[in-house]
Amino acid sequence: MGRTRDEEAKARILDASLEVLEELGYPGVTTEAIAERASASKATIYRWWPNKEAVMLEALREAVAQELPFPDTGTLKDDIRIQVHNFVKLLNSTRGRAFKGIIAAAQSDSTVAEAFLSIWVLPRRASARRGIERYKKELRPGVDLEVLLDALYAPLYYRLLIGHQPLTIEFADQMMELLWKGLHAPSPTDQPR
Amino acid sequence: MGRTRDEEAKARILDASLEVLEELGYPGVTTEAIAERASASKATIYRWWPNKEAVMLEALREAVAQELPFPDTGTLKDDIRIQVHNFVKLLNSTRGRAFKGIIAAAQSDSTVAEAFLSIWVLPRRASARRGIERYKKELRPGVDLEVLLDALYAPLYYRLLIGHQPLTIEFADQMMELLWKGLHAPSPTDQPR
Amino acid sequence: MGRTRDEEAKARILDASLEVLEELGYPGVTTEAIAERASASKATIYRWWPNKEAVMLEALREAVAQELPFPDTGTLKDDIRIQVHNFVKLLNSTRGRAFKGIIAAAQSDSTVAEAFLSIWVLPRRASARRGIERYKKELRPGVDLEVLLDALYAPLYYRLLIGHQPLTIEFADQMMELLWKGLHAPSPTDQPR
Amino acid sequence: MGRTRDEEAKARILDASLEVLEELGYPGVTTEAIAERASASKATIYRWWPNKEAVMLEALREAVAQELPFPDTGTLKDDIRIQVHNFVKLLNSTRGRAFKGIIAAAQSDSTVAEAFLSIWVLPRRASARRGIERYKKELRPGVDLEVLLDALYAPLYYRLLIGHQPLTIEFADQMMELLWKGLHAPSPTDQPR
DNA sequence: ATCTAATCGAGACGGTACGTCGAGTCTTCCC
DNA sequence: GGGAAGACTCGACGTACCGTCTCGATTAGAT
Repeated sequence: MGRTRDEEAKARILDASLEVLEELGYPGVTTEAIAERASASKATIYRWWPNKEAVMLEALREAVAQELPFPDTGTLKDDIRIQVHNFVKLLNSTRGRAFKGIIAAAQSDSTVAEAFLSIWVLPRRASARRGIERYKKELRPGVDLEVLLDALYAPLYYRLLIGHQPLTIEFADQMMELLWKGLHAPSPTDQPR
Repeated sequence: MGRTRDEEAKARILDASLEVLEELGYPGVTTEAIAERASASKATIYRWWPNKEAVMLEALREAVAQELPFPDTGTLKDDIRIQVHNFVKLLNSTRGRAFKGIIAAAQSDSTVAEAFLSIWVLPRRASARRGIERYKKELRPGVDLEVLLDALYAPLYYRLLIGHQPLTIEFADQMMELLWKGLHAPSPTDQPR
Repeated sequence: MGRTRDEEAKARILDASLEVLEELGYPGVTTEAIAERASASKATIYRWWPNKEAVMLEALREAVAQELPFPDTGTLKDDIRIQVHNFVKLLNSTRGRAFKGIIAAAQSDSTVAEAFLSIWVLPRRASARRGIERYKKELRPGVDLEVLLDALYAPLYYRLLIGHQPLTIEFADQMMELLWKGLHAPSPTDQPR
Repeated sequence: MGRTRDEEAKARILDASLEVLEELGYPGVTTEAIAERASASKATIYRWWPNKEAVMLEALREAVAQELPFPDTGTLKDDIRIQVHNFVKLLNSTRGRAFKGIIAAAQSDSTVAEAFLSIWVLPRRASARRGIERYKKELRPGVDLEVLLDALYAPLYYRLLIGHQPLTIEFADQMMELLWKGLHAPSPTDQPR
């Protein structure tokens, strides 16, 4: 019983957490800053989330919930390319900063790590796996789908997190081309017949 | 003239920072914890490093400085495999926790990010690039070396940081096989001649 | 119109406030603790009282309403002694803690101070004044009744609040004896004739 | 070893606590308010005092440390009168508010109670006892000094804390007169001879 | 026999202050 | 002049109560 949860306050808090993150960067995300911007009290935040990382995670999930459905063009290469392009654009938007922050938090907080996995990573991988499995016979036999998913997504996260080179569409295209054809120049003798 | 830097204290501080990191995890790494374990004072730490991330970074660099020279077996595939296997082992050791912590810190602290790049990432990539370039003619034309390096290393960092699947030697082998041959099963018509 | 006040809830709240006060001491008296113990809601408390001090005050008044009528033995000294003895016993009971709490609250909350005066202090003084005035001719001329009342009651509150010595019947008797006869040993020359 | 306590900061904190108390009243005395006004940090306050009451108590003690030495005019009645007058003036000054606050705090915090006793009450009583004992032969035999001290000081605290009547010099004089001579009009038969 | 409005328990809300912790700086004394 | 010890300011943490509010469920007196 009792008063029901104030959905408006919840929305204000989630919005505020992303705003603060994108304006001040991850170290600027404090519960007090979120509370002030959301015109909410810290107690309300802590009533519903265990820590600020959980707030940001939920905010991020809501913000990107409907984004990035795996496409269905009828062509494997196109499906993958569209998906990867969209993800590159997402990571290059202001959301990218949020991803960096949450992945950083996950390194030392296993609850964040688990939440990030179950809320974001695993659903996206499952969706992509289903999308790719439709073209299973086009894949070289022996290609493990989990490995393939890692090969597709890892370089994007890698450039986001390490920042040694920019995360561009061109890079993504080159990476996909490399994956598609392999790095090795087949010698005449080991070509399939 | 004045006393010179106490090298012994420096060593104690660097050792202590890795010990604390590996025992307590990243959030347990406080300057006070390092100082106490090293029997040093916080002032000494701040005199020689700008912040605790710099301490950890230097400690990490010293610890792994001589590790992982790019091998030279005479065979590209073997060189890469040996290098990747060694890196997998390193990330799975207690050092892996240090890498997670520093990469996390780099997400919100650009000085850490730059230091991590210049001290660890770029030198290792340069070494690997030189090692691979020796076999340039074995590579499929058009393969960009930067992209190839990303394709090799990114999946290892990815599994370290995201943790959706374990970072095993078998995984690394499957990933290299995928990269070597490509994901696509070439149809008879688009085979090279 | 509308539903009438729930007298049972009122009683539960008043009872609970004294229970909490006597069990947990004054800092344990929170509106939430009262509400929980009374199975009432905080809103109900605030609908009928301005703050928790008012609740405690009303509870205290109800609890001691009929206590301590000024006696009428026909002898001034006996009347006073009985009254003081009863008051000492009251302050040494669990009620004493309630008095301490309310007097403490009154120091920073003038509404509590005024309520405590009008509900407890002034009525009791008026009653005592009437009781003593019956024996006016036994009093030394020039004795102001207000001053006398202070001299009688102040030491009891003083020991209750300061706690430098226990508040015992013996102490009260010594105090009354001192007041009765005065502290000064009259020299032969200044004796009345 | 290490840096020594900053005596200036200590003084700023003690001063600030009294200032806040006298300007805002007891409920306005928060550690944060003291810290801000003293340009100190809350951590410094909590390093040296267990709570704000302890701060105020020490501040009060320092403020009144040298005040109120028991006088020595050679006449008991004069010594007492001077002492009581001075105490009345102290309680009626802005310090009175501090006394009210600390006595209130002592009702629910035994450490405050003990500190108030040992720092203020007991030393003052000891001093007064020594002062009065010099005139022991002037006192009526059987007068207990502890009881007499209570009779002298209790009415002052009582009017301060209860506030049913103002705490004036006139009141104090009447009280002392009452105590000196006793309340009872001796009948001819029970006069000393 | 309904309506209707005030009351109730429950508990979420915006606030304020708490007492703690760590960062990075500064001070004192020792070597 | 470097170093250990440790006090300092600052800012954020997560908690506890305050007094207000909104629910849905009673419970009268008025219709």
